[in-house]
Amino acid sequence: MDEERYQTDQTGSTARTMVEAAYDQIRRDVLSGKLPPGSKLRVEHLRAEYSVGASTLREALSRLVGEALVVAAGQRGFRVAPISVSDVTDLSELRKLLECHALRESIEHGDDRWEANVVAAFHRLSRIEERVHENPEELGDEWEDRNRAFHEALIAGCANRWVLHFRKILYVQSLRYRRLSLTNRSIPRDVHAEHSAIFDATLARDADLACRQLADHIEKTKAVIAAITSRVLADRSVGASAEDVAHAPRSAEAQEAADQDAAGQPG
Amino acid sequence: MDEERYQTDQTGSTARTMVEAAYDQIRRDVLSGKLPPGSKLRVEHLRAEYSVGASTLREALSRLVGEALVVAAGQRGFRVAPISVSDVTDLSELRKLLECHALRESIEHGDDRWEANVVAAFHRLSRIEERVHENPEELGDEWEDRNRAFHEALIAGCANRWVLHFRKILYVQSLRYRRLSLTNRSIPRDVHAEHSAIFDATLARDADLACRQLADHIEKTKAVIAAITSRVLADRSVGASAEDVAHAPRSAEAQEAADQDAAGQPG
DNA sequence: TTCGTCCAAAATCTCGACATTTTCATTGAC
DNA sequence: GTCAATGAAAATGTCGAGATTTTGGACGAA
Repeated sequence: MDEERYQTDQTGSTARTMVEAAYDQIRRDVLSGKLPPGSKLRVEHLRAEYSVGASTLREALSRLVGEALVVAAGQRGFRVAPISVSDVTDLSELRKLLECHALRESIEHGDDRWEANVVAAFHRLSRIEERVHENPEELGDEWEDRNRAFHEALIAGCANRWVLHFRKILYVQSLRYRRLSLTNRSIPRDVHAEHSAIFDATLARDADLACRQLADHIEKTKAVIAAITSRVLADRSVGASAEDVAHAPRSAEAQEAADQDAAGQPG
Repeated sequence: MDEERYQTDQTGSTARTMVEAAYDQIRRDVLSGKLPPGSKLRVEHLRAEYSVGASTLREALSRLVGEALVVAAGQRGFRVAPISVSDVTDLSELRKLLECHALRESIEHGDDRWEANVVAAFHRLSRIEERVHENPEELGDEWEDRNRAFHEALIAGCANRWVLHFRKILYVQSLRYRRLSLTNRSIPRDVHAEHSAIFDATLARDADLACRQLADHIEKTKAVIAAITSRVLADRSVGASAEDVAHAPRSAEAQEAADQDAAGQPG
């Protein structure tokens, strides 16, 4: 069989169907910010962009609804999930709860193989965090990947599939916020220290300390992405070109109100 | 506008599009067990059943994937999410974590309106739990509804949308397991006492005790649905008619192995 | 028997056209 | 000036036909 039949993109994701290919590509474009939060996803327009039929595109979008990266409104089409500061707060709080739970499980039940993978992932991450200051643009994506791998390795000892599933969704949501600002794609300087603290406590099998460090790490990430989000929303409310944005707040004070119900999450 | 344009079902759910109507109906059929766990969802066949086109049906199924009630496999179509004992365990454990977290938030931050709603919901539930012994068949659905309302009222004081969203998914999953066995649709006799204990501790604003009672309640529910699940899987492995079931275990010992990876959840 | 190949039937996946609904700028009335 | 009605343009939602892939059994060789 032709392995890369539907590979219209640059990455090595092997999509078996057109739906999956479109799903992958749209997902990437949402995460990269190419499709901005709140923007309308016109099927007729995107059809050409992703070279698929209308039904296929709709199916791909429907699957993204399940990850809360896209929202579907009654007879009013699809939109990229909006962003809000309150969403960042909710997201991060639950991330703490789930990741700490998973980390505790891992520390208590993880075997040698789990521990070895944590060591390896931390080493790979440390290596790039040493060099990432030199040219953040080039190493940014690689750091992103190794950071994800490290966090996944930490909790891989947790056997609860539901915890891992929901945690992943939250991680991706958080990732989207982090990538919102192109200027902030560089990594803040204290991240390596935070990772080290988590790593040390984990290897020492000190669950309480490890969870405290991990929670602290997530809390600091939250502060960064909340600031980014706040600034992006403020910029958007003054700057024009809000043509596509859903109910874009017109003034700085209206933004606070919009913040209340702009979360892309509720059922 | 015609409010009930797409209402092909008996309930009052007002679906705005054919996709939503099909989504609602299939969801109900999965939860009721009319579409059994693991069974294949052939688009051509279901098209007639739900009176929609192929693309529409696929879109509805895609949305159910997001709730993990349906799983989509590469080029191999859709299936109802399979069941397993380990899934029950994972499900219930996370339910404890999320519901207790939400309950604690509610107790600490809930206002008078929240408290009043809890009282009202508990009252409505108590009333039907007094009479449900008489004829469980008739009052079963009503009890189900009031039970859901009570549990939702308890945690309504939690402002975190992500917590509520994931909690709801888990609740529905749990509901499906509970409805698996038609014989077990009657409510065990100690449920009202459990609800009372949760209620009393909640109104007393004793978060620790309330969470203990709630966790205990979920744990006991878990025991019941785990037993049901185990029996259903055993019956299925002996009894034939496993025509549609995915990789149906042939023997009692093979079931244990199948239990390992039959969870409908992983990414 | 057991395994691999081959082929027809069945199912999945994909597409573009069409019907329905929403959007929004224009017009007119108060 | 504000508001409601109008209607054309644009977008959404729906469908079944057809291309592609999987499935399952027949056939034959080791």
